[in-house]
Amino acid sequence: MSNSSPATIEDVARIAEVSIATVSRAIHTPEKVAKSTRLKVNQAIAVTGYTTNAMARSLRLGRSNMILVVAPDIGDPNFSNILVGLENEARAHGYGVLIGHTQNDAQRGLEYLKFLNSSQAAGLILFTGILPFGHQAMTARLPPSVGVFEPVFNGGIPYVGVDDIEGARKAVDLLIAEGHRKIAFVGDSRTRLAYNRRRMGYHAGLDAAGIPPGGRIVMEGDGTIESGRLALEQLFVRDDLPTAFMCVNDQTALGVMIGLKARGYEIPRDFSVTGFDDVPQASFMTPSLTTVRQPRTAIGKRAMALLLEMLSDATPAETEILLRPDLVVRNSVAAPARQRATR
Amino acid sequence: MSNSSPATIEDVARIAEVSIATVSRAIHTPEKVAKSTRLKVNQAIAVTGYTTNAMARSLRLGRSNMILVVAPDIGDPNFSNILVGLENEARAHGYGVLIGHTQNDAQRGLEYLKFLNSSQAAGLILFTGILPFGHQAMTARLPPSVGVFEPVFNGGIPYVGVDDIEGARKAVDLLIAEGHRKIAFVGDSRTRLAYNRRRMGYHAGLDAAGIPPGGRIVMEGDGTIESGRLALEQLFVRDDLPTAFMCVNDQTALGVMIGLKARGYEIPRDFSVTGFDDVPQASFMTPSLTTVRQPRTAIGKRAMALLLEMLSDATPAETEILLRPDLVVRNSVAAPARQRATR
DNA sequence: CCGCACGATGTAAACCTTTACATTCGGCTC
DNA sequence: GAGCCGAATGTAAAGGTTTACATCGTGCGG
Repeated sequence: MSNSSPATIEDVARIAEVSIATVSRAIHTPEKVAKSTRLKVNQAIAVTGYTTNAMARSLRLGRSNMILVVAPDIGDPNFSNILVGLENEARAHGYGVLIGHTQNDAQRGLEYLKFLNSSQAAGLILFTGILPFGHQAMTARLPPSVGVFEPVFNGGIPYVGVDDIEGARKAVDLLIAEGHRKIAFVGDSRTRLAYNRRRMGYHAGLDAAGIPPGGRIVMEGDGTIESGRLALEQLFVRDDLPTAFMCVNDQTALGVMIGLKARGYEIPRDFSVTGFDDVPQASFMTPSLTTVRQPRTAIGKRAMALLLEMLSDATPAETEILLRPDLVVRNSVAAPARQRATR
Repeated sequence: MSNSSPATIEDVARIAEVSIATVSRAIHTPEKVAKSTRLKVNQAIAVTGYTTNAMARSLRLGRSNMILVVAPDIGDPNFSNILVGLENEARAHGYGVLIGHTQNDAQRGLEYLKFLNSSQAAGLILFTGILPFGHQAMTARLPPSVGVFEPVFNGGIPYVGVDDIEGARKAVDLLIAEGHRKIAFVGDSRTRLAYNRRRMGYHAGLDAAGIPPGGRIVMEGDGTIESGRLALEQLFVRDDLPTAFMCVNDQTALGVMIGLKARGYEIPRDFSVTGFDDVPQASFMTPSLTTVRQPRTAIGKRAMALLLEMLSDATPAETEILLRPDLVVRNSVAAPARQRATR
């Protein structure tokens, strides 16, 4: 019954006593084959346990029904929920999802490009702001692609993200409403566009509140826990400290909170902190983190929907889709203390 | 130069003025082609930007050079480091890695099985204790496979994990050495073998210290934060509380700590807590968590090495590989308080 | 100088599909 | 009853490789 090698369409044809063409038609365009024949074929399929060889099919068709998702860091807490959105949407349209992990390694990116070149995937979802593949020439024949979070540098690739400016604005507005006037922004970055946008939201909020540019504190950072802690250390050599830290993401906020606690301060009594992303851990930090939620599942769903649309039309309807982020108020923000405890 | 469709071996052959067979040989068995010819071919390859169509190749060969990694939950903090180990080892041997995400959904597992059946992957790494695919018949023609963390139920599949018993033993021994006598184990589970083993280590440690079975407290749990919190709540209706919580994993420990803090207790002054896994967040919890480290990268490396060995020999040398876990001492354990603060 | 062996290369089949085109056959129109 | 049409099915090519086998030519031994 179950041979060592899987059943082919020919095995099915032999058992059903029809030609292989008929079997293929019975599977893909059942309305073109007589009902009685269809029945015979289906029985033969059941008997043999036949599943079509996707590789041969894709080779013939020149396209597959797999979507490749390339991410630099699978461990990113932002990743998994997006992935769920991507997968569900893909499945609903008969596509499967495979994940490629580049670890920010160009060589590895190139491997996935080969994979794509072999038309083993019909489309590409990119989690990285830059094309992971160096070769410009090869880039030319990329399949339909969609970026997530950030626009893909240098390719005419549409993307789905969140309105970072609006999200940051919501965070800073909350801090201002609580009475903060001296607010530091932690995590400025030249390379990551999303971070840049969040900084823009920060400035916009302060402008709207009439807080002069002079007193603003912007610290660099790459979004890691360590960068948050480091930024904090540098701030503490200043003479005038902020009363609140608006962090570019939750990891940075965690770093800041760890540093603050290490110095013996209590949050939010002594300092307020906000994050961005609402990663799963945010609600389990102490204190739980007030942050801006990315609608991750929705982003994934939208990105995949866009890609599938491109796969059928080849005309990307939109080139940029920004979803609305929401503020999640927890316990890391309070009104500023009257007087600051000195170090 | 860069046509819309990728260059084929025929294009290369035409430019190099040789046959396609020679091109193929120049690539895969260079020693069989004259040096001068090899040169011409290489130049032609460079000109055309040719990369072999992996799909056609695999179709012909009946095997691919991709390894499929199937995990129920990509978001599991244990996953990403393992993956790095897997990937690095695979790359070193010319294999690529693709990740399949089942979300514990049998249907999805079946899709990946089809993928395997089309010999789109040469081997399989399974992160789940049960075969994700229902059909027994299909299971018969699984490619060489290796499990990670837990033995795969019901298949003769070798696996690589950690010595859970020894790891748990190290944790409980530490607690005993600190003077604890009343130690609760949180996270017993019938379905997860690894958890069972950790409970066995717990008992072994108490036995060795001569602590009678009567006083042991074993709470059920599925390893989630919520299950830890829940177990704690149930414990607090008892009259004699433990002085330490030995948790089946770090998530559970986090849940316990959150619950303890919510009740106004301080860790480790009032209660000690240990975890298992040493997930990245463990060092950032407050207090930082004393836990048992899984050598994740090593596990991944070992699992892939075993799989590659099977791919060449087809005889799995070992059927079970257990690595040694280490205790990581941080700040969540201290000697038990003389007298417990009442609620 | 003939024959042989061997190294280098070419030819063609095979892997498993899909699908354009060809064929067959029954039923309908006139 | 002849011709035609359309439905159902079959035949065969194509997609890009790899490789067994065939071919070619060169160098060497006798």
